[in-house]
Amino acid sequence: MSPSNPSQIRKTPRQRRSAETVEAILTAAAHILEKEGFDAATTNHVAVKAGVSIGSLYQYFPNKESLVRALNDRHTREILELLRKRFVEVRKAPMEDSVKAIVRAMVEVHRVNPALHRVLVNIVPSIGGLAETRVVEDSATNLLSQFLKARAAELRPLNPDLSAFMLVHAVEALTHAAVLEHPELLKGDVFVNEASLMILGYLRGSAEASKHPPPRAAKK
Amino acid sequence: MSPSNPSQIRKTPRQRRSAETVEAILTAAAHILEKEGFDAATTNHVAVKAGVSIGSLYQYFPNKESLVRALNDRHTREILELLRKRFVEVRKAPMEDSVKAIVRAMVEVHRVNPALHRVLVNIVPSIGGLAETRVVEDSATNLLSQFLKARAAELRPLNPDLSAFMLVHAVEALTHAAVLEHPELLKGDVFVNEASLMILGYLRGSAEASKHPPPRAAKK
DNA sequence: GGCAGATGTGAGTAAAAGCTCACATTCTTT
DNA sequence: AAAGAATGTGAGCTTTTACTCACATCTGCC
Repeated sequence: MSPSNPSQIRKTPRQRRSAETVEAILTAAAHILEKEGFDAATTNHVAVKAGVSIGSLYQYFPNKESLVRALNDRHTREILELLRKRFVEVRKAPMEDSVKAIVRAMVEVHRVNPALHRVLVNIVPSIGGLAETRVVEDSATNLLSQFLKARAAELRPLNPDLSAFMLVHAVEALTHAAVLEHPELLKGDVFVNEASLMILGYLRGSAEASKHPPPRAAKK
Repeated sequence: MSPSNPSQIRKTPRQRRSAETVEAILTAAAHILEKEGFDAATTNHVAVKAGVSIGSLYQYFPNKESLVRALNDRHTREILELLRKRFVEVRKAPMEDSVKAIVRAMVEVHRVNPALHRVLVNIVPSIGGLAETRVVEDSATNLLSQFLKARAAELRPLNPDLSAFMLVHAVEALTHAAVLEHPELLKGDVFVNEASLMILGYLRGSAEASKHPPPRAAKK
C-alpha cells in the first residue's frame, strides 16, 4: 500500500460509485461502534448496515483493523484541525479568554460523538494505531507548548514541554469525563470555568504559595 | 452464588488445593493480560499458563468476563484501600504535604502494574464492569470531597463535589500518562511536584487572578 | 480401607467471525 | 456497440474460541 495511506485502504476508488461505497462503510462502522460497541462491529454486520456486500468491504479494507483505523484517522484529523484553528485565533486574546476558548474547543470536539470517541481511544492502541495516537498527542502538546512560550511573560517560570504534557492529558481526561459522566456541566459555562481555573492556577502559580523555583526537568 | 461475590465465582474453594488453583488462574490471567493483551487472554491460554485444565477454570469462573472482573475487583480494592489509608494519614498534615502524599500514593498504585491497569480500565466497562468502575471513581471522589471540606479554610471558595470530580479525573489521567509515556518523570519528584502545582493552583486560585479580579463575571 | 464429596482432566462441540473467490453487474472509453 | 476495466455480490471456507461433559483422581472422615 502507498506509504501516504496510514489506514491502509486497499484500493483507491476511481468512480463516484465506489467512493460512495467506502463512505457508506465508514458511516455504518461509526454508527455500530458508537451504538453497539467494538464487539458488535463485525465485518459482516458493518457490510449489512452499509447496504453493501461483505466482498465490497474487503475490496477497500484489507482487514477489520484497517477499517477502524481509517475511522480513527479521519476523526483525529478533524480534532487537530479545529485545535490548530483555535490556537491561531486566540494568538492575541487575553490569557483567560484564550484558555477558555481552547477548553471550549475541546468540549465542542468531544461532544460531536463522545461514544465513538471513547471506543476509538480504547481500541485503537490495541489494533496497531498506537503510533497514530501518539502523533495526535504530540501535535496537541506542541501546539500548547508553543502557546506557552509565546505567553511566558504572563506566566510563572515553567518548562513549556512539561507543562503542555500535563495540561494536554488533564484537559483531555476532564473533557471525556464531563461529556460522558456529567453532561449537565456543559450546559452553561460551569465546566469551562472550572477547567480554566485549573489551567490558570497551574500556569500562574497558586495564590498563597507562588514562590516555587522553575522545574529543571528537560523533556525528551 | 453468595451476593457478596461481585465477580461471580462459581464455586467457593473448600480445600487448599482448589484455592491454589484459583490463585494460579488469576495470576496467569494477569500475566497474559499484561504482556499479551486482552485478545491473547483466551480461556484455554490462561488455563495452560496456569498449569490447570480448561475444565478447572470453568469450575470457578462461569465465563471469561467473570475472570477478568475478578481480577479487576481485586485490583481496585487494593487501590481504594491504599487511598483511604493515605487520606487518613494526611488528615493533619500541611496542605502541600497532604497533596504530595496523595499524588505519590496514586503513582505508587499505578506503578505496580501499569500495563494490567490500562488493560483493565479499557476492557472492564465493556464486559459489564461499568458499575464497579463507577463505584471506585465515586469512592475516590467522596474521599477527596471530604478532604476538601475539612480544609475549606485553606482554600478558595469552591464546590467540594465538583472540585473533587475535576481533580480525580485529572490526576488519574496524569498518573496514567506519566507512568506509560514518561516514566522518567517519576524518578525524582518532578511529576509529583508538577501535579501538586496543578492541584494547589486549582484549589487556591491563581496568583494574578486573585490580585486583580477578572474583567468579566466568572459565571454566566 | 473405603466411601463421599470435592476437585481435576481434556477431547470435543458449536457458534461466531474474518475473509476469499468465482462470478455478476456497471461504467468508461474508443 | 463492444470490450475491458472497475466495482459489486454472497455463499461458504477456515480458523478461532468459549464452553461442556463424562470420566478420573484426590482428600478428609468413619
